[in-house]
Amino acid sequence: MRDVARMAGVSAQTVSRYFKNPDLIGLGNRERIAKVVADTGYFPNPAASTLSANRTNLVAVIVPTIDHSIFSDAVAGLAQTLEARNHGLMIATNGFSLEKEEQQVERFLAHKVAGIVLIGQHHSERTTRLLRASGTPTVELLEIDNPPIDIAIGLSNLAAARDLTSRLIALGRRRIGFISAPPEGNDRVQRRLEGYRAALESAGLPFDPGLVAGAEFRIENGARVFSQMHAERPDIDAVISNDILGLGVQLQCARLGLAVPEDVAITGFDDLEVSSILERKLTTVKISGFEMGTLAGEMLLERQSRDAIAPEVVDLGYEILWRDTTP
Amino acid sequence: MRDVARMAGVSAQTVSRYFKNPDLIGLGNRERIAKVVADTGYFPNPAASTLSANRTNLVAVIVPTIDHSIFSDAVAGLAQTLEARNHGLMIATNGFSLEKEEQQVERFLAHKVAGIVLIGQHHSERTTRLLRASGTPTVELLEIDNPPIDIAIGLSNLAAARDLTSRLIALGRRRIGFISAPPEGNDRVQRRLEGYRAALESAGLPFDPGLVAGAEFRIENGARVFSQMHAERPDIDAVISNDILGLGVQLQCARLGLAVPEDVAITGFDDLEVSSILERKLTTVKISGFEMGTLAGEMLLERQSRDAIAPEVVDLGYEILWRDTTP
DNA sequence: TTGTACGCGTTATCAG
DNA sequence: CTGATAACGCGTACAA
Repeated sequence: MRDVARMAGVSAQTVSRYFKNPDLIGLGNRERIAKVVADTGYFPNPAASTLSANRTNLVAVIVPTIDHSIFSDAVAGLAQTLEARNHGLMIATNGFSLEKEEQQVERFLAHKVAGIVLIGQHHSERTTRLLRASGTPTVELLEIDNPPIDIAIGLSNLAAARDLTSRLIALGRRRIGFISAPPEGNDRVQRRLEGYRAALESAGLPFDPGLVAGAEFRIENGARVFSQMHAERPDIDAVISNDILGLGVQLQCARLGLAVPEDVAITGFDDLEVSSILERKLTTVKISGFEMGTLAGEMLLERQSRDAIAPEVVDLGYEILWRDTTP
Repeated sequence: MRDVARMAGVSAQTVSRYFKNPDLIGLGNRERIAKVVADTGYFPNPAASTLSANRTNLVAVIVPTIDHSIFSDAVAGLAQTLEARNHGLMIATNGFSLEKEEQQVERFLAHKVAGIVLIGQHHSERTTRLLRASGTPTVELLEIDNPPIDIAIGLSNLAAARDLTSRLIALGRRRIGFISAPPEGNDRVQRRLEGYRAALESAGLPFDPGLVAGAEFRIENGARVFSQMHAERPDIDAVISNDILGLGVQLQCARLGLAVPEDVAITGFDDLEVSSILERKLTTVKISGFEMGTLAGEMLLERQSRDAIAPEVVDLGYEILWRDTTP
């Protein structure tokens, strides 16, 4: 930078201003600097800038894994927004471990990131404390039922699942299964399970643990788990699931000769494109990871620093798409 | 760091060594420093470290988009490997634009990243030059036919497509369509198209542009594009595609009353789980983004600096899974 | 095994 | 609108 300054006949400080706030310097100097920069290919050193200014234009996102499309959609929305605003994105995966999440948050805070995006609202106590103390703008994505660390964007998974379950009950279903991702380290699933139980209770129906199962996000797992569940609870007449596992349930029903939705109703979650590939399209709860990610980016950058700013919650809601796997 | 040093009764340099190379300092000091670090929650400032040492433990990856599972798989493999080795990951998306890629490479080089992963081997001349000049370890993923900038990991898309096309010809198909992602900014598709043409030529079959089409990665696009193609070329008897578009083709065949594979054979690419969801499972070319990403991370970190190290090419190959949509 | 001196490339601050 | 000066927090090189 010093060299560029010398060549342009100005001080280093003016070159610095040229990059940070070009409008603040005289037109003549601006053009002179622009020429030298173009000639030399000079680019400011971000590390020096960070060290001196104590901030970066990097945002961090921590997801359980990026091979679930709901997460990669969110990251895609985030990346797009940040790039448009000249910010970079760092990413880390924690495999649903709160402990790893804590370490990653610590690392990112050390990097002086401009913002952090987490999935869900279940974090270690220390994670929450570090984030609060740092004042770093923070978004919790995909669940909003708890008081946020800073900003929460998403939906009430509890409300969505309760709503869905109640409607299945209203449609006459009495033995409703719940097949989802494993609830460990996944508060979205835990909230949905609570909503499911709440709806059963409201209707005076018993909660049967034999009708609840968790499995990794693969179509075949949905088939396998349902197969087992159906063997032990042949009277099962509905399954609440997600789009991937739900597809497996649907395939398994076909293999078992069960009519969908007459014998077994099935509902998914996410509204992935594959949920409408089979002849009978899956009824599902539609949410948009991309939209959440986009909004997260916007709110993060808008919130320069959190001093004395009140927490915010954005409920993006959900929509139940009634299609062919429910009566 | 100075404070920690004072509290532990050592010099700052010893604290620095404690973090970089703990084995180099005495056991007594090590324990004393560990205690102070635990008490204070001290964490070294990465910006200062980068500024001083002129390197980081950050790797950058630039993908066209992360909502294709082949890319998110690769990123997942990369992230996992890097995390295990205590490195961070920065990510950027370029939407198949070489110009954006160039800017992103420039930004990442300024950040002194320890390595860069790009998709494909088609880059702007300046991108290549910057990368070569910087000496930053670089991986080009998913295509290996060209001389690499540094390291190339993946497969020969040309060979895979030529192989596949030849076999369809051997199976008696003569009017073979090619439906893929748009070739603009996508050298993998361009190479596959070349392989397809080469196979036709070898067999003495004419190349018909009316049998070639590109569309975005959505199931319904596959259906739409095939529908059009079939209307204009009713004698089409096979389609080479990818798993997502291929599923659409398959669905559209059902709607049009065409028998698969008797009337129309279909092949995909990628081996996604959804490709085997329909009654007739898609014949497909299996490749593993996750494996490529993992290997990229390993090779990148192994290659400390590129001074005078020869370029490397790793051919991970491909496997054709002959299933139900080919005779 | 440990310590000292110096510089890495910027920005904040204040003066002009 | 512009410039001088002093940090920012660490690692390198060398010495002990």
